[in-house]
This record gives sequence, structure tokens and C-alpha cells, in this order.
Amino acid sequence: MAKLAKLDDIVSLCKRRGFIFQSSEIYGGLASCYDYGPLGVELKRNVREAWWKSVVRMRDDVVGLDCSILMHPMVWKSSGHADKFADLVTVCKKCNTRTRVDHLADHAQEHTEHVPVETAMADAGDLSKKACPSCGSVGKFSESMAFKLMFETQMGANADDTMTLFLRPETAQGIFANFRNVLDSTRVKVPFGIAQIGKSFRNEVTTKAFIFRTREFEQAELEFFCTPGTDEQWYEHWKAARFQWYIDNGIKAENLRFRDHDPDELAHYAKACVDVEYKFPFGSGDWQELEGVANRTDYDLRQHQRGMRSINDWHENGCDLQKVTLKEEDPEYFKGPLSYFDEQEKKRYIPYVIEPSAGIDRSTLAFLVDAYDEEEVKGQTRNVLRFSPSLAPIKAAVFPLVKKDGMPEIAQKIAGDLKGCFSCFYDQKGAIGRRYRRQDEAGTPYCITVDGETIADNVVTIRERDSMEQEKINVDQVKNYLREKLDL
RNA sequence: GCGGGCGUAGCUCAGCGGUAGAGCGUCACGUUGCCAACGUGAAUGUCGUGAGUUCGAAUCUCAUCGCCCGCUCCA
Repeated sequence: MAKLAKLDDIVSLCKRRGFIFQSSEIYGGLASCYDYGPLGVELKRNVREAWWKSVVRMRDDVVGLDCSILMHPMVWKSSGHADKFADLVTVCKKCNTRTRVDHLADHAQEHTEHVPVETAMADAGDLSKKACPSCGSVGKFSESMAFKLMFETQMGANADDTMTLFLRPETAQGIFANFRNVLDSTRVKVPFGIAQIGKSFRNEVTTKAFIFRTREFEQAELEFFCTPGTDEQWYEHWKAARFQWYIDNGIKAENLRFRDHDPDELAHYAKACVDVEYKFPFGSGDWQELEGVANRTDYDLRQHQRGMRSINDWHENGCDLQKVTLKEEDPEYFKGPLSYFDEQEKKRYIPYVIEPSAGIDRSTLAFLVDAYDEEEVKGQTRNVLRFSPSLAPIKAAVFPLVKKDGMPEIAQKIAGDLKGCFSCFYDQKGAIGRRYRRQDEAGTPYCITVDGETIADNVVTIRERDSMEQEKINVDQVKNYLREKLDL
């Protein structure tokens, strides 16, 4: 059905209809950055809203949070990002292939294992003896280059007195950093979750495929805290719940799948991880990750307890993160400041964490691509975005059949009334058929048309997007009709 | 970062050394009166950007920015 064979088609559609624009386009564009246009911003807000409703509002065991993007530098020391998100990379001069230095080490590191810069530097010294995994040439490597995966910025207006901070590379750490605050302020009891939606930043080595991998991106993350031993069942619970969410919001089941991470693919702290993947019509493998659900065990909270014990070290070292070494873990770590006391079991422990982490931008793209359809109607091509009503940027459009005889006034009144409930669009220009088709291309589920008889009988026509079928109803029933059909 | 391809109107593209073009879309007026209708008219371009070659550059050369594909990488 869908004719979006290439990424270019999607980019074109997004621009033409005002969903997504290249950032700073009038200045030649800024790599990897994109802006959401009038329809795009509504769509993206609806995606966020649908996630929040499903993960937070419809549940009794999840609360929300909105952390600052800038956090104490020690957060990233504890999380490991400060050390481990600085990979060393070298280029083979013979074949121009880029390779991570730690992959050339004598004892090959695991796939997702990042190594501290110092260790990598030490290994980098003897690159002259290493063979290129691509072409086999020995000692042809360039000087190794460090890739800073975190964006840096300065805090403090006085140039002589600033502190280097990082833009968060994930929202999750802000949740862990607030674990104690939420426990102390909300009467939550394990098992419970803390959810957050917000921007994150990563200097990806390569960006890719439109808004699919960008350096500034939006995440929707849940950290679900549970009793050790129950983590596997919660993992299954969230895996299923998150998959279903995409289905419920309109993704076709055949375009969605799970991909379990192999044991040797897992990050060292993760006990299990699965990706929810969507079959995008671009890229080499087609299937691309929308979301990861991971069992992070008690790793993060334990790391932050170590960080809390190391804060003096940070001050004593002139606030230089590079000079700080995290203190060893207290043998009684399970009684530490980020532990939880279970009243039922009369036991203190560090909860395990299940983390569903979704990409809002790539999900938005998936919803857009999946909704796109072209069909033949009386020899003409009709373009339709078959959005789920929950995501449609515009829920209803109101038209006077013609721009006279009092019809515009009635239509405007109806539109004004509906705007209080949901996003609604009024249009009185041009032929009615054209107005219908324009709304089809924006994905508007319903159009309401006021005709010449409405003045007399108070009846309007409601036209449904997918079937193009029309139904006559009383003006007074429009709002309830839409509420019911849109499930709002 | 490497290799390949591509940047001309909002979109799709033609033009490839000599006045900036088409289709679609957009806007206005008229007509019509429930599915991209018709008529008339109109607006819109730093030809990605900057240098160079030339009497003259959208066109040739170089640099640069951006996008796509591949490599590489990747919660």
C-alpha cells in the first residue's frame, strides 16, 4: 500500500506537509538537527502524551519526573559516561577503515564494553604491531583519536570562574539521582516506577537517516524499581506492555518485532535487553530500533552510592572529574542511602531496575511512515495518513460547504466550540473535495460540513477519513460523536 | 572520518557556457455546490554557499555546507 519506498520520499512528505524541517535551513542547515513544523509538533506532542498516559496516568505504580538537562558532573562519573563514553578510534591508512582501538587490544573487549580512556591510551601505544581487521595491513594506523560522546558546556557567566558541565546523554540518570527524593515525598512502594520524557544529547560518531539518529534527541524513559528476584517477571511485563503500546497507537503488527540481545551483546550491567524494532523503508537492515527494554539490575543505584561517597574526592581534586576515582563499594551497600526498606519483608535492599527507554523522535517517524498510504479513487491518487485518532495532529476539521448564506458563521461556531476539547481546524476556502483531500493528507480523522440546510434543520455532515463515508448528525451531537469516535 | 551519488520555485524535476523554466501546490476573483472540478489572473528563485576560469557561469574548476547510499559506529 504505502509508496514510501525511500527515505527521500519521507523527507519530502515531511517538509511538504510541515511535519519536519531541516534545522537552520536558511543558513545551509545544521547537520543532524531537525525542527518540527506545525503538524509535526502536534504529532510529536501526541506521541509524548500517548506514552505518558499509558506509562504514568493509567497506572497506580508509576510517577512522573522532569529533571534538568544539566546535572552535577559526578552523576556522569558514577554512571560511567564520563569515562566510558570516550572511545578511542584509529583509521587504517591503507584501506581507510575506522576501528575502535579497544577492539584491537590483545584481549578483545566485549562489543558494548567501553574502556577508560587511560587504558585505551596505554593500549594505543603499540598500534604499530596491530593488524587492520579490514585489510590486514600491519602498523598502518593513524594516531588514535578520542571521541567525546558527551556535549560539554560551561556554567557561570564569569569566564574565569566557570564549571564544565555535560548535557545529559540519557534522561535515566536524572531519575536515579532523584530516587531518594521520590521515595521520601510520594509514599510509593516497591514495585514502582519513575517516568520522564526529555531531550538528551550524544555526539554520535555517525548520524543516520533523517531524524532516526540525531545528536539531539528526545527520550521517554521509565525506570521501574522492583524487588530482586521479581525482576524477570517485570521485564516480561514491560516488554509486552511496550510492544502493545505501538500497536495500540496504530503501528501495523507486521512492521514491529522484538530483537533479543545476545548475551555477549549486553552491557556489562545488564542482565537482559530486548529491542522493539520497526521495519523502516530505509537503511541496510530495514529493521531499526525504536525502544530498548533492559534489566539494569541494581547497578545504577549502587554506582550512585559509590559516587556519593566520592564527592569529597571531587572537591579535593579541584572539581576535576578526570582525577576522581570512585570509592570502592561499601560491603554493606544494600543498607546505603539509595536502598529501600521493605515493610512487608522487614528487609533493606537495593531495588532492581527494569528500563523501557523509547526514542520519541524515531517513534514519531515510525508512526508517520506507518500511517502513510496512497490509494486509487476514481482514477485519482488519494494520499492519506491513517493516524490513530490518538496521534492525529488535527482531530477534526470544520467546513462551510460554500462561503455564503450564513454557512461560515455556523461552521465557525462549531469549530470554536470543538477547539476547547481538541485540536480543530476551520477552512472555508476552495472546493469541498479539495478541502477533504487536504485533511486526508494531514491525517485528520473527521471532517464536519455545514450545508445550506443546516440553518433550517441543524444537521451537519460528518465525513470519516479512511472510508470517506458520510453521516448526518445534529449539530448538538457533534462533540459527543467525536469524543466517542476519537476515544477522547 | 573514508568511498559513491545529489543540492535549480513550497514539492517533483528539466535546463548543462549566452534573458530562470514546466507540472503539481499556493493565493485572488468568478462559477460550481459533498470528494484533488472549471475559467481568469497572480505571487514565489542568494540555481546550497564562497572563490576561481571566462567578455559572459545554474552550467566548467576548487573549496565549503547540507542531504542520501555504503563502510565504520551505535542507549
